[in-house]
Amino acid sequence: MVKRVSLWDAGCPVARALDVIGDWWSLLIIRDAFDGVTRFGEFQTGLGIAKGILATRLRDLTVRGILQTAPASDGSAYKDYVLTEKGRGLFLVIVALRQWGEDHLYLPDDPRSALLETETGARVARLELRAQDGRPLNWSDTHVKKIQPLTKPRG
Amino acid sequence: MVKRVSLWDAGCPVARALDVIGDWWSLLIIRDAFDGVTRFGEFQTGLGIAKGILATRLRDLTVRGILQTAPASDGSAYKDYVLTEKGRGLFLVIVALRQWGEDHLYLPDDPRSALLETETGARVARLELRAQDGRPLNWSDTHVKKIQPLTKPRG
DNA sequence: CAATCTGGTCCTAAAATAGAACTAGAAGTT
DNA sequence: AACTTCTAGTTCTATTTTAGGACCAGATTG
Repeated sequence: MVKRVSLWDAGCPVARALDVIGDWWSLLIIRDAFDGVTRFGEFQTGLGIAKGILATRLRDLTVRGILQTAPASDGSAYKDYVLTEKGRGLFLVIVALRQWGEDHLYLPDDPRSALLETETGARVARLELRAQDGRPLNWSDTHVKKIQPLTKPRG
Repeated sequence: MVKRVSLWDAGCPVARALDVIGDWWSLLIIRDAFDGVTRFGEFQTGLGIAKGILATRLRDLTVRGILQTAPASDGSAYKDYVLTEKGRGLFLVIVALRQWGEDHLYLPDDPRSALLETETGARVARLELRAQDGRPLNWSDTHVKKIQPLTKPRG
């Protein structure tokens, strides 16, 4: 038996992204981090995750540059886990998942959380796929293609 | 030991979405479906996934309304797995993962695939978070809040 | 300075995964 | 029609991952 399959070597950014954050818990930890959770115990009780798994996930996400540790903001000797710039880059992934979930997984009256603009309290707009010039696009207007590097490997 | 944790009951659309498509393989199967893959064997060889797991995933995704089966388009007696409307709704999740992967997981010269607009051959624009009136927003301009249903439970 | 809290590690049992072997029906070949 | 190959699975076993609890060291609180 070999190890769990790795997708890193695929030339597809989707596969490589999932190789990093595509497991059962990572995106939930990241979601909580966006919501201001920073401490081991907060993640643990908030998610209901086993401590051993959480410890492994936090370590992996830190090694992979998505989280970093910092001295606890409350002045104690413990540490905070906070998102790096790279980790914050995942915000639109979370938003896209949220919008899909809202659209397809709830009945109209089911209570649920929403993503609000803090300044006005209004919900944020839906994400949209657009061309470079701003024209709206549908998935059927697109296709995936292997591209060559922009610069040559050698002189 | 109880079963694997379910996130369905959380009032968070992100958690509920991940409960449906948050495992190791589902989003890759969906990505391939967006790229035109329809047949069991295509998914299997393309992803390098074990057949048993693929069979389970395809069944689950079908039961959950993300894929549906249809008579094979090549006229054979086999069947195609195609995305439903609900499944196609996941396109922006895939795009968001792709853009994050492109930004953070590749060196400039690493070859990789890209998402192109078919009509012009240009790359699609980056996804952006915006307010309802079109103002660009940053993640730090937002917060998550539990909302009440728009309609009352009973007259 | 004793009790408790925090953030872990370690252990075991159950569940999921990987991979190979096997199979039934469809398709193609002669 | 008979034989072979292809497709789409199912089933089996070994390995890995997960869930949950026991345990533990250092920090904090009373």
